[in-house]
Amino acid sequence: MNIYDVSKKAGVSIATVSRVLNGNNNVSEKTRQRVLSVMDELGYTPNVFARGLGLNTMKTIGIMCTDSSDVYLANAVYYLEQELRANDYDSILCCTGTRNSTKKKYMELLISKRVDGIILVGSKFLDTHMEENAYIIDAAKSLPIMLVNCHLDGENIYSAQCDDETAVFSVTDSLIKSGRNKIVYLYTSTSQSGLKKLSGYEKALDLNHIPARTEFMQLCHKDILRAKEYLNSLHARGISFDAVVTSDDSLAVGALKFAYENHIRVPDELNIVGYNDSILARCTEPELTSIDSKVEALCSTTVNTLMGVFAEKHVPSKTLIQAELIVRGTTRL
Amino acid sequence: MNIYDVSKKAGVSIATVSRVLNGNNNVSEKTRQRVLSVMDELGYTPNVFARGLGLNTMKTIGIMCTDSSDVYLANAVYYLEQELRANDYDSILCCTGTRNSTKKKYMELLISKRVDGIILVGSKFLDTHMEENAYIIDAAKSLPIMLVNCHLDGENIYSAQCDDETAVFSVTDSLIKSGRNKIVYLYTSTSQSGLKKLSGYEKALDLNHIPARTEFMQLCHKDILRAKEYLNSLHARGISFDAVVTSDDSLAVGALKFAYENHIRVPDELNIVGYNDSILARCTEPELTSIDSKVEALCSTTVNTLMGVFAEKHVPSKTLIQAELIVRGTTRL
DNA sequence: AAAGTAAATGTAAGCGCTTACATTTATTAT
DNA sequence: ATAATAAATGTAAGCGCTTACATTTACTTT
Repeated sequence: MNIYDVSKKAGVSIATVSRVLNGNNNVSEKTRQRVLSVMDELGYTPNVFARGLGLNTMKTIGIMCTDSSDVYLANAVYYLEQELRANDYDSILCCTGTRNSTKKKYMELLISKRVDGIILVGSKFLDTHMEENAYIIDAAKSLPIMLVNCHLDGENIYSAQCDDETAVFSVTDSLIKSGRNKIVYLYTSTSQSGLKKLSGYEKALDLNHIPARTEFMQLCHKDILRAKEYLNSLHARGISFDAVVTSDDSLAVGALKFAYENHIRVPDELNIVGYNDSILARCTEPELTSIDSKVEALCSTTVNTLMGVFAEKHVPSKTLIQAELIVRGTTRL
Repeated sequence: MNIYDVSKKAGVSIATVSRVLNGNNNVSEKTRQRVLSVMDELGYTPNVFARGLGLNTMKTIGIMCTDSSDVYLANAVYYLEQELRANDYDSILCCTGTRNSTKKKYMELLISKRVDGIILVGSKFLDTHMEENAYIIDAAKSLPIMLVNCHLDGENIYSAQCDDETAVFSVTDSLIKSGRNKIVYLYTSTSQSGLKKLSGYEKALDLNHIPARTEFMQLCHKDILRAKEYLNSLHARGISFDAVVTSDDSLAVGALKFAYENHIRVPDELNIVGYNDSILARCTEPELTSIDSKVEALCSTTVNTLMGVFAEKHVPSKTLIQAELIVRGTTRL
C-alpha cells in the first residue's frame, strides 16, 4: 500500500496526500480530514525510504558513547532518547569503545546513514592531541555535532557540560573549611573534564594555602578494587589522609571498602565524596556524599540545542550547567 | 555525489557499480577493483534511502525496553548493540516505559520505520492478560520478533530466556540444605519470569517439606528502601527469618541495609542472595552473593537467532540459558 | 572456424515519496 | 459582474538506487 492507494480512495492527487503528510497548509480543512480518515482506514504509513529520498532527512540522531553499560552513560543515553523522541526524532546508538580509529569509523557510518546530527556523550571523545579530534571537525562539515561533557571549538560544533571544576573546587574547599587538610583526589581520566576536576581540587588547596602533594593526586581505573588498592598502598606506606574526593562513585565505593578493611571510621576519621550521584551512592553503608552532575539537565539542553540548530535559530555553542552536592553519610561538612 | 559519478569515472554502467556494491559476483575481478578504487577515491557512500527503497531493508533492528537506565537493561542494550553491529546491523533504541499503549505505539513506530526485526528486552513486555499481548503477535506478521527474558508462542516469535526457575530453586535449596528454614523471598514483578522465580522458591520449600508462608513471599518495588522497609516491618512484628532471596540486586542491597540497621550480622545470622550479579553486588560490605543471569550469552543468542531467521535457516523458537550462582560474602552455603 | 554456451555488462523501468510549476477554484476589490 | 488575487489542487520530474531483461563479449566444444 502506498500514497497512490490513499489518493485514489480519497479522490485527490498524490500531491495533496503528500501535503497532508507534511503538514503543508495549502490544503483545505475538508480535504485534510478526508485524507486523514482514509489513511487511518487503510492503516497507511508512509515509506521512510521514499520519504528520506525526497526530504533527505531521516529524523534520526546518532548517539555515540564509549560504553553504554557504564552507569553514568546508560543514564545519559536514556535521557537523550527520551528527549529526542519527545521531539519526534529517533536515535541510533553506537558504542564505540575507546579506540580512536573505531570512533572515527562509527562516525562515518552514522554519516553514511544520513542521520541529521550526532551526539557524542562523555568526555572520552576528545583527545589531548588536537589532530586526533580532526574527524569531529570534519564531520561537523556535513552535520551538527553536539558534545556532552566536553568542548571543542569549531563551526557547527556545540557542547553542554557540567561545571566540573567548580563542583570539585567547592567540595574540596568545604572539606578544608571544616577541618580536613590531607585530602586525596582520585580521578579516572585525563580527559578535558578529568583535568578540569583535578584543577578544581588544586585551586581549592591553593586558595587555602595547602601544598599539593603528588601522591594525593592519583589517576586510577574506574574500578572499585583499584581505588581501594591505591589507598591501601598509601596507608601501608604510613601516609595518612582524612578525606578522599573522587571523580566517580565507583572510586568512592573503593575508598569506603578501604576504610572498612582498615577499621577506619567514616565519616569520623575519613570523609569520602563520590561523583555523579549514581545508584552506587545509595548502596553503601554509610551512603555516599556525591556530586550530582545533572545528567538530565545536560541531556535536555543537548537536545534543545540540536533542535534549535535544525530550526536555524541562534543557539549558544557552549552551555555550562552547575552541579549540586548531595550530602549523605560519608562526609561531615 | 551518486552512483552516476562513480559509473562515469570508472567507465561502466550504474548497474555494474550497483553490482559491486551488493557483492553480486557477475562482475569481473578487474572491473570490481577499478570500481572499488574509484569509490574510494571519490569517498562515495551509497545513499541509504535510495538503497532502502530498492532493497526494502534498512539493516536495522529495533530494540525496545521499558527503561534503559536500569542497570540490568542497560547492560543488555549494550551487548545487543555490540552483537548487532558485529553482524553489520544498526539498532534503534526505544524506551517505552511500562504502559501498554505506549509499547504498542513504539512498536508501530518501529514497523513504520521499516526495521528488519524487533527485540523486546525484559520480562515486562508480556502481560498476563493474553489480549494485551495481541500487538506482539500482530507485529510478528510483518517482521520477526525476539523476546529476551520472556516467552510467547506464535509464528515468527522467538525467545531467549534465563532459566530463572532453576536458578532460584537451586539457591533456595542450597540455603535449606545448609540449615536455613525461614527464608524470605522478595520479588519485583509478577511477570512471567517473576512468577517462574517465585515458583522455583516454592518448589525448593516443597521438596524440603517446609511450609510456604505468605508473609515470606513479598512483592516489592525495585527499590532499596522498599525492600528494607518490608523486612523492618516483619522484624517489628517479631517475625524472624534467616535468609532473604531476591529477584534483583537492589532488593538484596535493601536487605543488607535492614541487617545493618538492626545490628543483624551477615552472613552469620542472615543470608542474603541477589539477582543479576550487577555492579551493585560489588558495592556493599560484605559483597553480595548473586545469581548471574547471563545477559551476555542471552544477547548473543538473541542476535544469532535473528540472523538465522534472516538467513532463512532453521532456528529454535525458544532458548533457555542456565544461570550461575556467584558466591560472595552475604551467604554461608 | 562456426555454433553454442557462459560470463560480463548495459538499458531502462520501477521503488514511493516530495515539490516546483501549472492549472483550477474560491475569494475579494472594483 | 468582472478583473485581480489568493487558495487549493493537480501534473510531472526528480531523488539514487536495484534488478529483470537485453545485449555484448569471452570462452568451449565440435
